[in-house]
Amino acid sequence: MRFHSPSIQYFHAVRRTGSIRAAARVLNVASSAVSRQILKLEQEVGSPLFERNARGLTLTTVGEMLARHVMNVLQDLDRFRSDVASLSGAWSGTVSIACIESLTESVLPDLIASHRGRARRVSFTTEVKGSSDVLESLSRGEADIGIAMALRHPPDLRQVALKRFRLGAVVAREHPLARRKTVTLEQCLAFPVINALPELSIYHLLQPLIAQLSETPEPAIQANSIDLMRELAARGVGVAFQTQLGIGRLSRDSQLVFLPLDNAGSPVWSDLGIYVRAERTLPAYTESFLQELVRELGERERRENAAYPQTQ
Amino acid sequence: MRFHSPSIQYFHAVRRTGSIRAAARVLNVASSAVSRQILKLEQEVGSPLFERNARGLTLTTVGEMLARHVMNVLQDLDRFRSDVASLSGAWSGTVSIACIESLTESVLPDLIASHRGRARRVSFTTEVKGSSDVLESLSRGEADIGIAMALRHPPDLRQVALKRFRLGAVVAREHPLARRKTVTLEQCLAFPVINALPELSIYHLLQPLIAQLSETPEPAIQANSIDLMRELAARGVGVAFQTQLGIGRLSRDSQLVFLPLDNAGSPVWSDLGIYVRAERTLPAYTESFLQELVRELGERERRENAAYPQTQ
DNA sequence: ATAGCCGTTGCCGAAACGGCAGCAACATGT
DNA sequence: ACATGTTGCTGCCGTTTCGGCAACGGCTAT
Repeated sequence: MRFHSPSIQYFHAVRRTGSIRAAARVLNVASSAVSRQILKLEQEVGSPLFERNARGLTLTTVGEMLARHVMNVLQDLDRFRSDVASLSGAWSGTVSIACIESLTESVLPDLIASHRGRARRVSFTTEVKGSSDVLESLSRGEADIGIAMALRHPPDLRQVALKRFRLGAVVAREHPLARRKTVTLEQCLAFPVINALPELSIYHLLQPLIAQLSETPEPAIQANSIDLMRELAARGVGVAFQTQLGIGRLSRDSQLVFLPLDNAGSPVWSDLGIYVRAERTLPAYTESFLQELVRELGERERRENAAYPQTQ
Repeated sequence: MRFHSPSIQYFHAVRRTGSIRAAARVLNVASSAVSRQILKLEQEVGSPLFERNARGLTLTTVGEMLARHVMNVLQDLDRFRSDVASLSGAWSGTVSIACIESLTESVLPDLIASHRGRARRVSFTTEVKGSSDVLESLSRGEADIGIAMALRHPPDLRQVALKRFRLGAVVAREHPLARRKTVTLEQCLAFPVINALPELSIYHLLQPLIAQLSETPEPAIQANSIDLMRELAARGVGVAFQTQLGIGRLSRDSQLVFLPLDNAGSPVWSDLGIYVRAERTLPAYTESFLQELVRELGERERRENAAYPQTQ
């Protein structure tokens, strides 16, 4: 089932590894073979594809164009393979997901477990990273489905869905704020606060609002792990901020309380986007999981908005 | 610049020609070479790609899947080529258009002439056919852009735009109806009528409406050429029906009059769709022309609706 | 039956591919 | 400054693959 020129495969490997010898190791061939294929490719295109640095290869502009084409070819080949396989009833393949941390607590594990219950032959690879890294992984073809904060996305990605969740304060049930239904930022800042570091998107959501306030918040804890922040909040250390997506279980055990944030009377939204490479048709098994993901996030969005109704 | 396996190219040629020997003639190679590549391909996929009939080859289900993949690959290769070429300033390529007859009178020639005035190196191939044939040409990868009546389109096509134009009666300026502003179907059927044959979409637009009427229309002329129907109307032979798109010039010379059709108080719409293959990114020069086409049709739709305002 | 077209198959020369070993260029560590 | 490791590249050569030629059997139309 390998009916594409070695040049294509070799080029792809070199692009990923950034080195001819490394690519040769991955491909189980001699480095000279790889080198020659790249040279031949450059001759046929009529322009160098890589810049030869002392410590490896970097794509030129033309190289990036070819990389895009090769990625389209190989990803579509995957889809073709899965189409043929599904014809003989075998639904197998790997779904590769890149997502931000908010999903790891309940959404993703629930979905994957449920999906694997029905389709045993489909395996998963998930990688948790920052929003911009998620998008980059998708662009580089290292992931099939990406879930990230809905910022501006590059044109080679397609936003499959956009779901908004309320940002809220998370406190232990013994916290003085815990009895309220909603809180304002000012009310939270009267207490010790667990701040997100700039690598987390929560930081970029809250910072502008905090900057608008006259008060300077009292010294607080800063962290770059949503998990850690949640656990700190559960121990009564302070007030953390995140969407309700991440506190499903702890909230059930009644250790944590989620209080939707009110900013001048209107909610603070955290927009979650689901992304896919635009120039690509997904394999059937990936498309199937994607649909479930969109449906599930839509369901959570609906439930949450029903639980905390508001204007706007 | 041919860095894809010969298998791919050969398979594509065989699919298009429907025969190995014919493909070999097109490819300027021996038929044995083509035969062997196909056999190798089938062995690698693990399933026959063609059914060997006495008079040539037909795709199997798996073969159609591979054809889809190969088409994606080759079309994306075209795009890559044009991307590289545009990097060195040379904007050249061929835009292949399949469209229905309504466009040939003014829209398409105007657009192509104007576009070539600005981009000399871009050439055009246009093929006029029925709506369903237009869509099929697109699906088979024989055209880049398709313009057809907006019926249900297959899922492998993407509807880039949908423009609606009023269907109207076309009569010579000496015709008794020519002084009216609008006409009803009943009023038209009182005169000799130039009917469209079922191969034209106008037939399918008008037939249901005519069937609703109690009167049986008087014997009339039937034709399958919009051009012919228009010329007949200009000679006072009868009342023809079409959108205003097709009578730009004659209307300017004041030989023909366009009378928007009223059916029980509401207009009769003719929906025009612009289509491209969904699993494809167009080359820059094709995309550019597509944008102009959409803009121009939108402009005509707007102008027409301004000239003949109505409710709904 | 005959002629014509179809796809397939041996056979063989030509072209492409890959492995091995060695080269110069550069970075790193002592 | 020197040694070491890594990088990409290049002859050389055996292996694999590819393509052209001719021939074969199967089929259709005349």
